[in-house]
Amino acid sequence: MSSSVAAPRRRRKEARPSELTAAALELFVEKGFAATRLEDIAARAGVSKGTLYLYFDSKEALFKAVIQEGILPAVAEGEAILARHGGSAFGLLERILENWWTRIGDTHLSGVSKLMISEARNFPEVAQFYYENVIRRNRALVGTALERGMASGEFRPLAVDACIDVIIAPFLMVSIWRHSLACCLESQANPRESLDVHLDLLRRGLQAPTL
Amino acid sequence: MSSSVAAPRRRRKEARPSELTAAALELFVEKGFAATRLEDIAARAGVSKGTLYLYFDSKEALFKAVIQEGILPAVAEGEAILARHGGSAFGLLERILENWWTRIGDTHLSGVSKLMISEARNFPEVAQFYYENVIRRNRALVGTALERGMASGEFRPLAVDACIDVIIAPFLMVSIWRHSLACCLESQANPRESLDVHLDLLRRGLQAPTL
DNA sequence: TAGGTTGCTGACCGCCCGGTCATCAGCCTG
DNA sequence: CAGGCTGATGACCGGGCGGTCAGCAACCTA
Repeated sequence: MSSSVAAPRRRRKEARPSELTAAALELFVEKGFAATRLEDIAARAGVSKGTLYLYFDSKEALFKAVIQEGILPAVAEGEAILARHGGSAFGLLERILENWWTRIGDTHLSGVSKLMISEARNFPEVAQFYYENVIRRNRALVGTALERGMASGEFRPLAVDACIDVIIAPFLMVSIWRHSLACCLESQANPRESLDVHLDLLRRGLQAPTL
Repeated sequence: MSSSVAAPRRRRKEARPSELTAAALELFVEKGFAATRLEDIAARAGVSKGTLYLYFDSKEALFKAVIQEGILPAVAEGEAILARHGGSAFGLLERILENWWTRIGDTHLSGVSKLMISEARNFPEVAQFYYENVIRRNRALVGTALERGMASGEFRPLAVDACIDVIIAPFLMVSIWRHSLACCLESQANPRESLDVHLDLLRRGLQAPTL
């Protein structure tokens, strides 16, 4: 019916995979894995369902690709920052967190955090991979900064793993919130303000008492 | 096949709804709404699929019931604590958070937090209800404690809404974590330890400098 | 421009699951 | 014990979606 402009039908073998994973990320984050239809993913990428199967073996394979794409480079960058840094431990902490925020938290990649949390139990192997290659390495970055500060006397002695939980929780919650309830409400305050207050509270909380 | 002990088939009109919502909560939290089959919910509640429809009009109605059940009383209890409390602002904060932890965070109800975050965008009206009746009221509790402390000079002046975000984030993350990646890993450290460190950091972070 | 290569398409299949309903069986009343 | 009321059942239906494949059309090469 109607004039139906018909599809241009271009051949672009190189660009397809990343266009498909980008479309899949958006829809998986919005609706969840099970509630997302492959046809919708293909449509958002401007392609038909059959084309999707030229690049990915199954819906689950697409999920794995979505999780892995784009996250790993940001982790590596964080590790490079740690290797280069020479100033105060708190300054190092700030730079690590700033890097995460710039590369992931404040981009569309923040959706991966929500997606992984929502679907971990349905994909235990993917969750295992994500833990080993993303979470563990990011936690190690924060942990190293903390240990450095405690060793130098800049921070007071505290349980490192517990501190890591406390430090990263607000960053994760801001990311997750943005992709869940925030979408159903008329805007919230600037998330950046919360994170600045978080760092301000942390600075005083970690600080060793001056003798 | 086999002897098939057959179902006892008891009539228990009163107990069914809460048994069904309890079973539904477990499965929705584990698999997500879309990936959970009504037949599995019914089976876990020891009942057939048809029986489920005697008590709930649809899968979505069951979802709404799951979200609303059990959470509201805990919020009311928090409000009662605030009305009664007379000590320090930080003590009030601790009691409010302790109440939340005891009534929700450390119980199976913590699954509701993960479920609501995962499904909010698929059920905007439910999300709206949850925000107005649970999140907003709980945030108001924490906010009141903060304002009281800032007014009395116990806390230094800070942006209240941002502080609320920072204070509740670790509690929520611990709850959510327990229902997602933690299930795919061999145990984590005691979450209670993280929350104790969180309160310790907070106490020093909020504290007004002694003149 | 003819012919071949291949990225792309969309109609099709079969299973799965939300929802229905005729029937059954436990309980109560007289 | 008879009769009926009602909670519970499970076979059934229909639509939707993951996955397939025979054919098509864009591009290349000579």
